[in-house]
Amino acid sequence: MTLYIFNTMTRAKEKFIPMHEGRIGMYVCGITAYDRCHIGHARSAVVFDAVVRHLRKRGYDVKFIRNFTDIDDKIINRAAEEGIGTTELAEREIAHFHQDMDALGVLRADIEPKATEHIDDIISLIQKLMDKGFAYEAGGDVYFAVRKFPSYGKLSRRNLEELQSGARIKPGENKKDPLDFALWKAAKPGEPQWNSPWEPGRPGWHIECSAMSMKYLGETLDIHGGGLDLAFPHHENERAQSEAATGKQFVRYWMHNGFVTIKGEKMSKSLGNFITIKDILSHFHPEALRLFLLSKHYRSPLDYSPDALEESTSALDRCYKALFEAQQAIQVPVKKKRPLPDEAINDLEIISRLVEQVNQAMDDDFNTALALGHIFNAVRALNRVLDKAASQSSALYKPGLEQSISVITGAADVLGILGMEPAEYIGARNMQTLAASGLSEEKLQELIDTRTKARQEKNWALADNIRNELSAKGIILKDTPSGTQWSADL
RNA sequence: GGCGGCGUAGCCAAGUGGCUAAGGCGACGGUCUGCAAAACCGUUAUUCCCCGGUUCGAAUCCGGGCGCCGCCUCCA
Repeated sequence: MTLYIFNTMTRAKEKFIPMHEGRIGMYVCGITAYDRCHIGHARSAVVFDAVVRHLRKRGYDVKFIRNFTDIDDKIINRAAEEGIGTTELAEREIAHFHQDMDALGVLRADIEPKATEHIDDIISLIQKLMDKGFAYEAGGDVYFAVRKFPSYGKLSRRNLEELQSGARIKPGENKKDPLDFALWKAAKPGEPQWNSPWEPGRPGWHIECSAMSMKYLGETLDIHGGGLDLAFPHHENERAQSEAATGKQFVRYWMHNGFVTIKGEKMSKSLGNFITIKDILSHFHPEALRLFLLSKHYRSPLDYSPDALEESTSALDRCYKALFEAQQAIQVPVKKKRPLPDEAINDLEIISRLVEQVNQAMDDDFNTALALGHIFNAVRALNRVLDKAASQSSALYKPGLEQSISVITGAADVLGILGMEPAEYIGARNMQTLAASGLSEEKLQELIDTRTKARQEKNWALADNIRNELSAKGIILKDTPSGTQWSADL
């Protein structure tokens, strides 16, 4: 087993070798807690959730850290707009984040540090940079001297001259070189502040990630992840600070996920084209959103549209229906021990290979799209077995079906899908549809009974009429040997 | 302007030198059914934006076009 990870630093897929055998320290940049999360945040969270799940399945002991930035300009401004405290705002949005992520099945990080709870660690890291001559105080602020760190720009492939031409010193900044960035910002009147060896103030954005990641994971992290937009300047700056302070390699593997776009354009507040996780989950199942987010390779851009979510929903429905049918088939009492046909044996074998296929796909730089393809293939094979079992029932199907259900759900777990009881999933979708149709369960059953009677009398016109009316409300009738069943239009 | 990415079927998408170019959604035909639905089977890219080149062999490598997108400022 060899795991390959595309490393942004080298722009190549590299064999993954952690610093300490069997153990992985992983840090992913979390959110700045000032507003609801949108689907772009969901992508980053779900992608790295799948990464963690896979690494753990591969037997690694993963220590996973995801931080919260709970003090910065955006938080200060928003809190002022709302007339509340920065802590109150940050706590509220952190709670929203947890709501959204729990709904999405994103596992909690092992540690979720907040910047404001690590001021001491941040200050001592800044002090270290001062002592080593990489940082200087100016007008109460403390800045990192970019030109003192020779390999600055290596991660994002930028050279200082290019950066120099675009950079400028904004009014109110006291830095000596436009390239320098703030490690500590002196507080303006009325702003939240902490005491420091310099002026009372607050940490810059970049230093908090350096301080918190190294506090919990040591001076060298195995994996550091985040959205592609964080590569510059955030991660470039983190790297400069951390390596300047320790003299050691900060990160072994840098991972960056691509953006979510809408109609081909990056989602952003200024374009007003963002959509929140909460909004999406009010229309679509959380696992459908996960399936969508993992249907394309994590480094590519992913275009959001409601239609795309509908497609993911259809695919997810098909998987759950197959699992549900398999469970039902196991329940049906069969005494005959007729030998299984070769086709069924073949299909059961195809399914049994799924775990290894998914593992291999994930080993290759977390190819979730390929892993999904394998899962869909297994589901189709399961349906084939079910077809055979229906026409040539045999008690010998049971172990194979039980095994198949557990293989498929086990394999899908790395993607965080198919984790519900199939009956529960389908039941929830049915209830949702029933509620939307405006019919009560009793009324629906009445209509079905009327139709059954009409069918017995071969009154096809009436029967079809009832079916069509229900169909218009999203309720689909299915006539089976054991009676008529209804379900949502899955 | 600098740096980087992408262009594979109706739509989404995997595949980065060599078996019949995965898979999903959709569409069409078949099996099943009173007719349907679901499920299954089959069909849906002799070809991977275009033009050259390298190679015994290219969607995959190289050069040149065309088109789209991102970063260079806060941003997952």
